[in-house]
Amino acid sequence: MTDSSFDVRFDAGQADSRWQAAWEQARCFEADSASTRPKSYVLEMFPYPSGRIHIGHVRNYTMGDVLARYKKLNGFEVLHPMGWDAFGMPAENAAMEKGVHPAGWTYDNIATMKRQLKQLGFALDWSREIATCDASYYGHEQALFLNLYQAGLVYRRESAVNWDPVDQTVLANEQVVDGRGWRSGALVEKRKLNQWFLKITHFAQDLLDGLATLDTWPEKVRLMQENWIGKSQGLEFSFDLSNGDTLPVYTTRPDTIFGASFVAVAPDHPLAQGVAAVNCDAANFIALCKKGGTTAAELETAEKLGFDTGIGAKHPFTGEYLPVYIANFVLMEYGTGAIMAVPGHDQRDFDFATKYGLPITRVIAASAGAADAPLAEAEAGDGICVNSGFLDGMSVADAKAEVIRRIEAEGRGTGKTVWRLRDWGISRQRYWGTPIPFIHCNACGVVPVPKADLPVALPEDVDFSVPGNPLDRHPTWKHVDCPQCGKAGRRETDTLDTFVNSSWYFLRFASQPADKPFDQAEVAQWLPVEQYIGGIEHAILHLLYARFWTRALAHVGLIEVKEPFASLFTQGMVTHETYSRRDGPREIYFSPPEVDRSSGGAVLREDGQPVQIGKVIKMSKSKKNVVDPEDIIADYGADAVRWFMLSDSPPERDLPWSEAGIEGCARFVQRLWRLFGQVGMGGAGADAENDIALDRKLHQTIAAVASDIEALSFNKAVARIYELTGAIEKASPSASRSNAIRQLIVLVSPMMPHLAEEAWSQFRLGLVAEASWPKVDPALLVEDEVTVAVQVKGKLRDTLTVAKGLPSAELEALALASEKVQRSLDGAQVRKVIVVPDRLVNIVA
RNA sequence: GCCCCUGUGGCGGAAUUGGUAGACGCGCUCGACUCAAAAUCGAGUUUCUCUGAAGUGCCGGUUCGAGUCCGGCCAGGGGUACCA
Repeated sequence: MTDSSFDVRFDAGQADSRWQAAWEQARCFEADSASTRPKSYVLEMFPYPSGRIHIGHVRNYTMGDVLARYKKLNGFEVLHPMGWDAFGMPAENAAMEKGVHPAGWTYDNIATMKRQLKQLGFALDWSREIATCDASYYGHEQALFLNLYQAGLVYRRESAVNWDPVDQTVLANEQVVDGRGWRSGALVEKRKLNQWFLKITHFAQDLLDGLATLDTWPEKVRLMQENWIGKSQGLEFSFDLSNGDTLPVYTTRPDTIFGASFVAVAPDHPLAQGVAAVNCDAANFIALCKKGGTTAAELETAEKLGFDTGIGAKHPFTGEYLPVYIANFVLMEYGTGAIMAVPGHDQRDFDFATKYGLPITRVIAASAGAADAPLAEAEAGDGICVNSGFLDGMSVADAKAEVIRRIEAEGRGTGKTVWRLRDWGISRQRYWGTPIPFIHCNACGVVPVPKADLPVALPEDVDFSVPGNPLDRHPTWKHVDCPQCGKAGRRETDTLDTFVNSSWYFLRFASQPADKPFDQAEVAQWLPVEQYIGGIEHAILHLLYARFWTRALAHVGLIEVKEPFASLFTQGMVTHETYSRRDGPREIYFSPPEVDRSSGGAVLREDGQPVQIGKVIKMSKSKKNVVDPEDIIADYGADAVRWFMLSDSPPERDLPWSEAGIEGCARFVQRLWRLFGQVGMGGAGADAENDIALDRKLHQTIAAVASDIEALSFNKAVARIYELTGAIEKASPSASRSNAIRQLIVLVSPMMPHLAEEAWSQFRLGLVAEASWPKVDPALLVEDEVTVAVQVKGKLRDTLTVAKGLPSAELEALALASEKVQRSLDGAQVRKVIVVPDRLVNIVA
């Protein structure tokens, strides 16, 4: 391009790659830790390398990119890195299905996705790229894990997994479909294995308290985490049993104790095990409870089943004996694994009592008079105590305190805090993950691998032709000598949950020495992440684990920060309908390009036969309802795709993908291009005039776009830019107009960086990526006239254009003088006039 | 089951946080330009029984005034600890 001749059309095909090369050559997105400029760490959740990027990635990274570029324009030293959450199940599935090695499959995917991300022109610091499946990453993770072990935050215990009895393998929850293994079709059962755990519960209170400091996190995420942590104040007390033993139970509703009609223990409770040892019906019942998977949803929605042990539990106040059941809906992990059941005020207990014909008593009512109101379902709400002896008439809160006081006075139990949060089970019986760095020795027990021997690397020669853990089957890998006694031992063959990988990657981005996980001082410079952006689906697990891991590292003295993400933004998901066919027990999914939707229905292109159109849900690899952005970039250019991602839908809300709209964005790119070519029109001569209205519009837009970007309200920023563009186009040539065009180039540069560079290059001022955000003149932000609404009885009848700041009395007089108002009043008596200065007048008649 | 969120024209959405509902964009309709098409430009576009009235998922409430606040529903989505 020459100085004066803009081509008629912007050619994204050649401009995109040219500017991408220019940025790379200038290394302008490589973060300099030594810089004296204020630092800004902008991070988007790193992707799983599933094969190709999808629109959800494009949306996520475009948002972060706009913010990162905007921050740079505002003088910040920006860290905006990218990497790969590269361990996980899909690589092993690919190995089983296609016979490819997980490593090869993963690194191929990374190469493809990196190439695709580069096509979008993201301002990323690729010099800090990480792949978690690389031993140079997971070796450091093993070292961190050993630090936590030494601090007592790691332990082993038994825990249940989904067991496929045919394939003889552990299944992920996702691999259990309708209670059956997805490959074998066998009914899944629970099986206990010895597994590794992290003591996240040690930080339960701190994780809860920390939420209060995260005031720029979405309220909904804080609420979800708070509920997940689930602190509850309640009472732990013991029942005396008819067999002479005592049974500790935990309840959050001691106020309802007079409504208890039975006691229930978990199937794996010692009492249940004891009964089963002498009663084969009980043993059979417990075996029955082993059927089915381990998910909370499955446990909660399963039919409530119980087994009457014949044991009685003596009510501490009434002295009455309540039957003790073994029940499938009681969880050993929560409280004491035993409950007092109050059917009137807990729905699970209600369902159970109804099924087994147990009494259902109301003990909480709206008023004393409603003590005998029938219960159609459990009522969990507030009220006062009824049918409850000495508690009658008390509020729920008072009754809780009173019961706790009496039980404590009698020495039967204590008020106690329990948490819903459970320790983090991190063992996976899989190959493609971080090996847990321990060695089992018959003499020494479980021995940590010495740090000098890290990383414990995965063996490359593994066999995926049969189900199960290839590490465990490997002929030599696990056979090593004990580091303590030197005798033959064997390696731990479990690998770490992939959520561990994503619990500290943001630290490694900030600092990546070869000999240790990170440098403490360098981490302190960049952390916390100023703005973290990712999908709402990570609201609980990933974000809670990362918060925990950061605390744990602070606990062992490796870092100073406690909260890794100062500000969080959860983008909505990109959604699309699904296409599938049923094949026996499993659903076969098809991707949108495989399906022809032109006829209104949906047929598979391959065979012309119909496929089922499913719900509009989040795009996911497993459902194949994904769209490939690369084709769209090829057709319309990166800037049109980026613009489309930012337009219309508010970023926190779901974005239903449709091809309609992208063409409009491509047209807008060309419209801007034509406008940018007019920068020299009318602005140079001595007779050039100012256009105060356009100046105002420009400065209002600069201010609004800045605050919209800072609030991540990109759709609003986009609308502002459309308005300014329209206003400039309509304006006559003037110095103001030329200036506005020039500033507009900078305004759109975070969103459409290639187009902006191409247009900016006519000024020979270097890269627009390294320019400055325009300054706002506050005097130009204020309008001198306002439009005021005039209502009669709350209904709009007229509008008035008046000077800003007009006194209320004058505004009222003007409104009453309005012909439309008088017609609408029709002679009625004016009773009241409400005046909101500069906004509205409401006349009440 | 439980926790959380969302619901506004044909479509995506905006609404100064209780003050003119539908900004801006897409789509569509009509017009200009053109031999023609594309592109571009201009006008229009919530609905109806249309001098008016109704209208922000449904039912009710608070208020001079409710998309916004409160109560109760309905529908869709996310999470539910081994999908990431």
